[in-house]
Amino acid sequence: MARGSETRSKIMDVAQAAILAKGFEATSIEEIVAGSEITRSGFFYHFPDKNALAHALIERHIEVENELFDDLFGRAAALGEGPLQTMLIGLKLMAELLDDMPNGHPGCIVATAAYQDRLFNRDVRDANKRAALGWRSRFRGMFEDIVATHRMRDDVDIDQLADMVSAIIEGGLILSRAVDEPPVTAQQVRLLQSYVKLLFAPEPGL
Amino acid sequence: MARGSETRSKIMDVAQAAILAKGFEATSIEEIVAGSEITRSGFFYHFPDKNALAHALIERHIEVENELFDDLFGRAAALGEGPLQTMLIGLKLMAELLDDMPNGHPGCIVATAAYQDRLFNRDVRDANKRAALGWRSRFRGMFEDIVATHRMRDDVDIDQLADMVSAIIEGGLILSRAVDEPPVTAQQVRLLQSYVKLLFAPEPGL
DNA sequence: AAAAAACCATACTCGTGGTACAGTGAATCT
DNA sequence: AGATTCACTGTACCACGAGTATGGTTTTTT
Repeated sequence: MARGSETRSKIMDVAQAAILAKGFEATSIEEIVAGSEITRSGFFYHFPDKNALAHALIERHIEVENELFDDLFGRAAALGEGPLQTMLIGLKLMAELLDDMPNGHPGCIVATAAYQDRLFNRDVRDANKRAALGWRSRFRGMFEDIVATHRMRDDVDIDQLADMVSAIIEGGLILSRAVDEPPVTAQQVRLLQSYVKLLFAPEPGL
Repeated sequence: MARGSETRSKIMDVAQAAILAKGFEATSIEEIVAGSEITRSGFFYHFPDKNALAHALIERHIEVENELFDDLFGRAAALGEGPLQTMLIGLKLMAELLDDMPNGHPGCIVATAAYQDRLFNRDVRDANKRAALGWRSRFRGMFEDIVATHRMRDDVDIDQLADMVSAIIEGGLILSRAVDEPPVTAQQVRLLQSYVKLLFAPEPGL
């Protein structure tokens, strides 16, 4: 990695950790600078303002999370047969992954941005929107495969079902933070898995 | 209402509207003051600092929401017979209530606080926690009544199921804001209703 | 009438975001 | 080898918002 992008990503690492722990506004540039071993001037060389930093973080977050989901559901597809099995195993793996973070999931930058609308400029909000729509399209694709081969026990919209994955994760993270119980997020994902199972599984007894 | 508490609640009204629209940090005291027809000094007379304002807002929010839920599920209990019917109708009413807010639900202050941990002091975080635990106990009570009379088609934890109501609402609000589609929250609540139905309803065909 | 409550006015400190700009060492290009 | 660009450092400065201090004024209450 070239010298420039090395410090740039170091700034982003430090900033991300701080922001997820304390929130965007509560994290000062001074603090980021101190943890990144650069100067204020150095920070503003890489990012014209704090908004640009937020934008870069969200953009990177989308990529990382996409790779993570690709890997996770790739493994799930290899383990089970058929789209329903893939979905159920994928959600199970996701829950396990959330379990393996004893201090709770680091949290989602997208959610931070969602509740601070006017604090961020259009670029950031657009990136945020793209992230959410990306997840919708990913999970919709998976649910489409499921409905093609399985009968739904209740007539629900596929887009909405796809959104439910994101909603459960985001809501779980918030609740987990609010009550200070890290396992909550994984539990919620398992409940979603239960719903998908009941909605599509052929045998009512299982 | 006495003169003092009148202006106090006016400050809170103005602040709440602004905070839900733009976020806590993005809302300046100057702005609140201007909208409340008082001076800066007047503000600091009622609230020692911004944190105290946040605390008061959350405290009030808990009360209002509790009354709203009381009313909503009270009506639901009157409409249907049995705890399951009450829950299903209650969730339906909740979805309709969210539908009736064309510009999207004002949003939840609790969520704002959850992602800004260090920005708020212990009082605010504790109040936030109490709110979430309050919802859990409310819905757990309802689900306990259901499991007492209905068989569960999947073995899930009642506490977690109770949490799911909050998680779906909070997650729905975030998603709704992220993609800028107000109906999303209500849709998610309807999906939760579908889950509860599948989980407890005796006839698989309905 | 006295006292307390509910304010107003002014002035100041401090932290933070952001700008401006001059300078420097290392790497890269020609 | 010399010029240029990249990736910074250092200093100085401005604006704005939170919060403090303090003294004065009006309104209510007792």
